[in-house]
Amino acid sequence: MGTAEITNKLCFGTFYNGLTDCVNHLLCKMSCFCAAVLISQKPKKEEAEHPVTTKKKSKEEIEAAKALKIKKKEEEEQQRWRWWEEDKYEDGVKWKFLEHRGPFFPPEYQHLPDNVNFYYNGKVVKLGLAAEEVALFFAQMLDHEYTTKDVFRNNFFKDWRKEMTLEERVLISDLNKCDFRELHTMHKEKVEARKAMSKEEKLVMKEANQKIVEEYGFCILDHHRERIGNFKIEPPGLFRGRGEHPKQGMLKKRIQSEHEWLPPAGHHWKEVRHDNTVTWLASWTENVQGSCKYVMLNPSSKLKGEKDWEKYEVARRLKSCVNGIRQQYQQDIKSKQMETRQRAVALYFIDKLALRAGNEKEEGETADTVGCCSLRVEHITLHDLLEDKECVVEFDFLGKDCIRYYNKVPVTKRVFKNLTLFMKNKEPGDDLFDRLNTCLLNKHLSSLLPGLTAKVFRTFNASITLQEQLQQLSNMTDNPAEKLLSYNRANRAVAVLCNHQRVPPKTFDQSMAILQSKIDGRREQLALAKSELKLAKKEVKAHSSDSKLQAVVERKKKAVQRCEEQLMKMEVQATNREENKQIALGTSKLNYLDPRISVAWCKNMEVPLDKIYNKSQRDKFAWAVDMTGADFIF
DNA sequence: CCTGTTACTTAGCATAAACGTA
DNA sequence: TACGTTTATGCTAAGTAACAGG
Repeated sequence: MGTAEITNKLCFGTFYNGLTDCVNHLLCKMSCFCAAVLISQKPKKEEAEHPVTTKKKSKEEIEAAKALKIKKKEEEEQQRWRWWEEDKYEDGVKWKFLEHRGPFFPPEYQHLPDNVNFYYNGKVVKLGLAAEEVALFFAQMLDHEYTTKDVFRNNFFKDWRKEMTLEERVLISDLNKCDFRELHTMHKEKVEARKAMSKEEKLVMKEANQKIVEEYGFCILDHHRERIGNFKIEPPGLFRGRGEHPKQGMLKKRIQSEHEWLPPAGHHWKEVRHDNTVTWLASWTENVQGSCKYVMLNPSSKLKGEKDWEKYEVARRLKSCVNGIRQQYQQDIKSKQMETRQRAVALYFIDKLALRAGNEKEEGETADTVGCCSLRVEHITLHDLLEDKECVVEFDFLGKDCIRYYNKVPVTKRVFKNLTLFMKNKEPGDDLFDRLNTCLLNKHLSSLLPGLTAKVFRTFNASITLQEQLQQLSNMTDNPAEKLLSYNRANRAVAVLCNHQRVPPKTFDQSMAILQSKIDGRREQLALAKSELKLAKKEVKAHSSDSKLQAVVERKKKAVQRCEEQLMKMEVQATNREENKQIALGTSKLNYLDPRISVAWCKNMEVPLDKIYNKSQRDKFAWAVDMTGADFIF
């Protein structure tokens, strides 16, 4: 113990990676160190163990609870690490001191109960642990459409057979003869049972989870306690990529642990690394795509926040020189160099339409999706004239996550002519920009402005759109509900620009109908209240200046007003929800919109910040909340 | 250059938790 | 208080982009 700069990187790999003496040595240090972390957390655990009183709360108690909440909030605020007020480290250094408990591993698989059976060809087959676990993965998914897809089934079956014993493999040769129904039923029952748990049981579960979070969910980074984002190792399961993924159904293997004797969790690390130029705490290699996965900090952390802040600063730098850049690419479209022309047209799209860069991908390894630089001839159609507009480009392609991008865009004559040229003598499957890739494009961009890459345009255009839309749509004289509607509409304009879509919730129509009927009910109520008010007024006139009747009128007036407000609120809500049907606002809010624009807007419009940002969003954007005044301009 | 690797951000969906209402 | 709906969170896939090394 006491050795200063120890634990930092724990890379754990497959079981077969050998341990060197050196790593072993480091590991010992590690475990001592973890013990220390555990001890330091003990007092908090005791606090959590207070018995829960179920008696009814009196008014005083409710008041006290409220006060406690406020106090807690203040305390939290005081404890917050205001890293944005500190000096930055020298280039590349991400931290000077880091301690953590290592990642949390999922529980080992337990055999099925004896009465739950897998059948092959109508006969009970008792599977070994490995094959049974994978069978259960499939059984759990039986309700999903993709267990009917050939690619999914074939990939699954191939990988499943690899997990079988020789005997099992000889016997089980046809997936269609497999009957997983009992496993599926058991799984469904388990889910139901979990739902039906009593309050007390749920509380016990919750506390157990909190204990894990307390133990594994935090690290100490440069003397501050920071939340870790994904401290849990991904459990094994069947890979389901998005869209028509060629690897769907493949087995995502358990990240291997071994050597039971090794404290604390019985895992050994492939390597323990001390590298303060990176931000991850642990990493492993995933077997389906062969890619690396990382344990990293929560968005509220310094490491993430600082990067985020910097991202928006680069975007603001682009704002100050974007006119020049635009002029230049308009010029470049006329260049004699084909490469330059392609680059200019691609940049025109990226800037105008907020397209993603479009890196090349290995064919057959992932679903077929594209971005700007990887567009193919088949993804666009040129129209000299379409719906009264000249020079229209019709885009139709699958982008990230297989989300369809469909757009009809009028472009300049010059761009249109160039596109015609780029498509000449090409097959539909050929690259539109055959002389261009993201590397080339980004090299050019960084020569225009240090730090400038293709994705900066998306950030810049998203943020500037929000700012302009807020300016246009919102009025100080609006009521709070209208102000929020304006904010959401501005946010929506960005989401549309960035093509952030979602499938409408299954219950959308139903919940819309419910809201509508509530609105209708409230309308009737309002009409009633109004006529009652009229009546009351008449009464007053008849028996002039009776103070009692006067009070009745006042009361009725208030009732009408209240009713109007509520109706208005619901109507706004309905509009907002309808407009949001297929659009996801979260992604742009979290990743593309400079939070300072929203903070400043809230201040100017006198809208409480928590109407715009929930708790975790406020935590993520704490730097912006703290430093932004009403005068901020992106 | 090209190709593979590494590190990091961005993405939508499923599920859990919170909330409002009968 | 229970229930159904709405909102927040967790999960992990899928991108971007820099870099190393041939």
